[in-house]
Amino acid sequence: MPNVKRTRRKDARPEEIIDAALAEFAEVGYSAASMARIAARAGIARSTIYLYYSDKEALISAAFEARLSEAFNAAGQGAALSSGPFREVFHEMLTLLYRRIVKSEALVLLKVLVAEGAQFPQLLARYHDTALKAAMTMLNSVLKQGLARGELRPDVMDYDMKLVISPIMLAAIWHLTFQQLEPIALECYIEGHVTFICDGILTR
Amino acid sequence: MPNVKRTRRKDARPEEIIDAALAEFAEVGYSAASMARIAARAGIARSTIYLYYSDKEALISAAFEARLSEAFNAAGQGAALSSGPFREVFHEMLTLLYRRIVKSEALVLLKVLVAEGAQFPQLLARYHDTALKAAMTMLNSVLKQGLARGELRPDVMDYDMKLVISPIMLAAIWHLTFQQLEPIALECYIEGHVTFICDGILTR
DNA sequence: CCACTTACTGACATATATGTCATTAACTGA
DNA sequence: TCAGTTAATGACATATATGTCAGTAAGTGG
Repeated sequence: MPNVKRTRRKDARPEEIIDAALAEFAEVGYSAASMARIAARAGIARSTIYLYYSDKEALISAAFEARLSEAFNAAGQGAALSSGPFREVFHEMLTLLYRRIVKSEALVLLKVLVAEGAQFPQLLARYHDTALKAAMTMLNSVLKQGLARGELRPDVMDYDMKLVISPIMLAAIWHLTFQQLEPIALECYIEGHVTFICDGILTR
Repeated sequence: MPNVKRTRRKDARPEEIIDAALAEFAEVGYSAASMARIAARAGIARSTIYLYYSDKEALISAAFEARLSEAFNAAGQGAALSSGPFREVFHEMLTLLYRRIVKSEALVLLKVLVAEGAQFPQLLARYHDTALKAAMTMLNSVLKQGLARGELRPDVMDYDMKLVISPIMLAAIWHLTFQQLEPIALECYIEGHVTFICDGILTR
């Protein structure tokens, strides 16, 4: 005999529904996620979702918006990095980015984009303009600082700066796929990231 | 008035169906792909697929097997790399890997794994053991060669070797998502990969 | 305490998916 | 050439999804 007590919580619903939806997306992906399971997760009837979001696509859009702004607008680039030696500042920045991307709940956004981004060009664009641009902007200012201090070779700016943070992408994807099979030890991984990018692997 | 001529091609069907399936997976992902559309793509009736594959899951397994063995068993690690200076061998290896992963049709496998791999643990394991192990094995032998020649700092082996090829992962994911929005110029990207990993970005 | 508002629900109509099976027709070889 | 084999098909039964709507009951203000 199920507990059929209704509760009315107009204000809390949107967030609860988004949480449930993202949890479901994380498990089975967007197109395999059913409104029924999302509703069950949120503890409401399926039709209740439609009171707040017109359809499944509106729901994922809202979910993206919520997580993106939460993760990047808030403490976005306002996170003041110190201005010491390049190596230290770089390490600081990476620690921040790994926490914000690899360890965050926003990782599900990346998963959905890789899987089904082609069907949502505007979500792709939004993610690109928010998350990626924010990371690249932060990176750029750190690199400029290093250049100004004479610590970096000037010619490094000739190359694609995504190379510098690409290990973050690998770690992110790894967490979504093979982490269970072969875990990455993140702290050690970050040390390696700093070392390889700063010093390379050749003898000096 | 459609051409309703039947043709009987028992031998060619399996491959044709796999091609169609992978093309469909590439567009909409696994769970959103319908047998009807796959059949249409292959130019056959939907029920014909079931003569060759018992269900959708058997189909994706077969598709994985086909592409994996094609891409990695065949020319897998038999691709003889030269034994010159580390930088040259490394560049050679990267060119090979970028072609085999980023530019290949096998990229759809990665997409499906990221998106829905949690539902197919055996596909995850198979991909991990085939594609990734092959790449890591190749990398290891190249690095050992470099160490033996005294070109590499011995301490580089203390870190996660995935760091060395992580730009490949970023390029692969990028191609699946943002390539239209902001293309990566692969040749230049590879040059940067070699430079950053070999020399780092600090002044010497 | 009761009538009003409205958040919420269950049932409905519709669409689309999967997997099966009897029937059809393209090949094969005697 | 024609009967036998079987690859291929269309229709069927079933399952599960979505979005809508009239009715229900949890709150609320007088």
